Amino acid sequence: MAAILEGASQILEAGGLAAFTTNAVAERAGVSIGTLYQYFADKDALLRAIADRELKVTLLNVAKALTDDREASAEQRVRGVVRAIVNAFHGRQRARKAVVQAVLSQTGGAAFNAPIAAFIAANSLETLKYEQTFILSRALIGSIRSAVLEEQSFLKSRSFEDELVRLVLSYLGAVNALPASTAPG
Amino acid sequence: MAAILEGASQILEAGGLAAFTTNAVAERAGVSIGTLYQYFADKDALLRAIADRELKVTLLNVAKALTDDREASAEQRVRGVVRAIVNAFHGRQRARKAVVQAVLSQTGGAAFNAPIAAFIAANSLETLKYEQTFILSRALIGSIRSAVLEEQSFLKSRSFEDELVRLVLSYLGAVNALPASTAPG
Amino acid sequence: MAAILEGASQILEAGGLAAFTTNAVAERAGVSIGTLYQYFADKDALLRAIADRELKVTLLNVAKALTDDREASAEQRVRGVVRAIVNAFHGRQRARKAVVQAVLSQTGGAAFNAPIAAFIAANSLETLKYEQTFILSRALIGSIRSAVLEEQSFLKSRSFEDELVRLVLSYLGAVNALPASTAPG
Amino acid sequence: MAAILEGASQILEAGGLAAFTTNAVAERAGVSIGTLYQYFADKDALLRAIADRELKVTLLNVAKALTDDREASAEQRVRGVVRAIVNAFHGRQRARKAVVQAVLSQTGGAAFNAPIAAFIAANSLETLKYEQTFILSRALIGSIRSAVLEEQSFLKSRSFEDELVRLVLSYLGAVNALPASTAPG
DNA sequence: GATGAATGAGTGTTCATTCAT
DNA sequence: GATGAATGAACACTCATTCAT
Repeated sequence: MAAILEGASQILEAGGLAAFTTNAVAERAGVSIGTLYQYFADKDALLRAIADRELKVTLLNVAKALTDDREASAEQRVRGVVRAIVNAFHGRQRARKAVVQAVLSQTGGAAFNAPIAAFIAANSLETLKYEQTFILSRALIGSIRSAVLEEQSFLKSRSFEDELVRLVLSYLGAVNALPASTAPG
Repeated sequence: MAAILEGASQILEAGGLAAFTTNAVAERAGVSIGTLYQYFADKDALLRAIADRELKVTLLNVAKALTDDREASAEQRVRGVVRAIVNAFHGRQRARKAVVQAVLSQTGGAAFNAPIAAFIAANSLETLKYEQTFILSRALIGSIRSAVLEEQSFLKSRSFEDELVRLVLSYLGAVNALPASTAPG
Repeated sequence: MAAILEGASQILEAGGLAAFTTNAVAERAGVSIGTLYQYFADKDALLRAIADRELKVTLLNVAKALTDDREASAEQRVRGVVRAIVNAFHGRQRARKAVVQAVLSQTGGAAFNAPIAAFIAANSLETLKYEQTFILSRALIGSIRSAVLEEQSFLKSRSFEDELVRLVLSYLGAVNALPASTAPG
Repeated sequence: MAAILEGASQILEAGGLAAFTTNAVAERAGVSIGTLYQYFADKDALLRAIADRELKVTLLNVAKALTDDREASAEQRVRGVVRAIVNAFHGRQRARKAVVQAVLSQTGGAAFNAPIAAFIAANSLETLKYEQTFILSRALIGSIRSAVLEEQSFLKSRSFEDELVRLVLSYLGAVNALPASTAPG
């Protein structure tokens, strides 16, 4: 099963979604197509498994960023979260791109975004409204995701990280200063 | 040609990307498959045509929001931009979703995001660094796009709009207060 | 009509049988597809017209070779025939190849071979049996045709011509020496 | 795989090249279209496989004719070669015709002629120039091929065979008497 | 549990031909 | 006579999935 997931990731990384056929994955993984279907109900399940695996790792890293250093400043902790998300997928950017596209096609992406949003909400210093958590998480993830999908070279640069941190902190600051619906009035 | 585009949009709205076959579109449009291929080189070209059409309309509306009322406050103008993007695709949300997914698959989304980012950059009050324009546009579009893809009911609500405006304004304010790389530190 | 035939020949020369579509021919000829169909019943008719045109020219040249110089030796006359056939199609070898392939597909080639065989029979010095005329003409034409289809560089060389002449003369000599069925016994 | 080849041959024999569609072949062979594609990369590969199979058999028979009887006369051996080629394709003349046409279209026929030419060259009593081997093989094969394509009734007659033998022997005799380029002078 | 040959519904696309203008 | 937009039958080919061994 691990071999299948690994094969799938390799295929994805090498040839993108177009090359991602169940037969190709099975061959790369060194198992028969029948065996693949013994572990994964269908092609989508395989894709979901890859996504889940990566999501879990990322979530773990996000959690670590939020809890690791109890004395860290808010900015330090936001920076940790940003870094965890940016570095997801261990640098397999093409595989990441493919998985993102596929998951977006299947579920609309909620499966991918919601856990991170929930995480942020649960660990946030302030109490945020639902829309606020939504926007905060999607703005952050969306920016990073765009950089991945568009294959931007600055994805892992310090200045990109800085701006992402600024985005989060400024929004949190604004929400704090003028809570919720009264906000832009 | 208009009939084909309209048929394509209807198919997309009714059955999503899965139902979007060239034969289905032709039938829905009331033309033969041959006629469809006289106007569109291939399936992707058809999809791109839909995307282009909507993008043009949206860009036009964004432009209007930025130039219409010369005496409007910054907040008023940002609100206009937000509204233009939220209301793109005339409410055909499923078609919008499908088109977004398809364009994301083909081009990585740059074709969709870049024009809006360029627009924002060109019409921004302040001078922004490249990464800043990138993040500002992708954070905004990404949040809206997520709401579309996840079929969030609050997409067109006032409070969602308020928060999006807040996101943009607070980031612009922060950039202004502490320009570029010195920023979060 | 001449324009259409010329356009057709150009298409054939440039892209072979694969590029030879009625629409492509019409466009190259500078007429509408409708006009093309006013002159040629269908695609095959167009192809046949090209073949006929070239066949007529070739036959004319063969005739000239046989009648031109009343005092020429048998070898001289055979050489003239060989040359006329080798030089058919005015050097448009790709068009020739395509036409040969197409005619072969349609009629089995009889339309192409029979007239030349008849010519040879009618103008032969000796009286040949049907099979003998058949073999003499097909051996000659077949050898040249193979050189065309296989795009042999020696097609127009002197030594190839020499050997073709030898082939014809030696066969005629053998037939003369030992007529018909008693032959190889 | 044997079933597919057999089905393909039957389709070819029954309806010629026009009826030769991959779906028709699969159906006739009693397998699914998917299975067909598991064994043959594409339509052309299937055609090539048929051609190869027949070519191999024919070559084997030619070889036998040349080596079988060490004491046979030159004429006896030539007759054996002629007979092997005439009888190729086990009497499925329409299939043979279709295959010839198809192979001619694809490769220009070299794939079909060259092996036989090579065989003749390698087993010839005399040493022949390249053009001479070319002409000898193409004249022979071309005559037979024409008889096949034009569906001549005398294809398998004794008198046709006699004349083919005569063609080969007289040419070989002429080459022997006056080698190469000096020949027809 | 593993295999992999077999399946077949489904897709995008081509191009000869027609006919109303 | 000329036009060219429209037609649609036909085709090659893919790939997720099954199931007998």
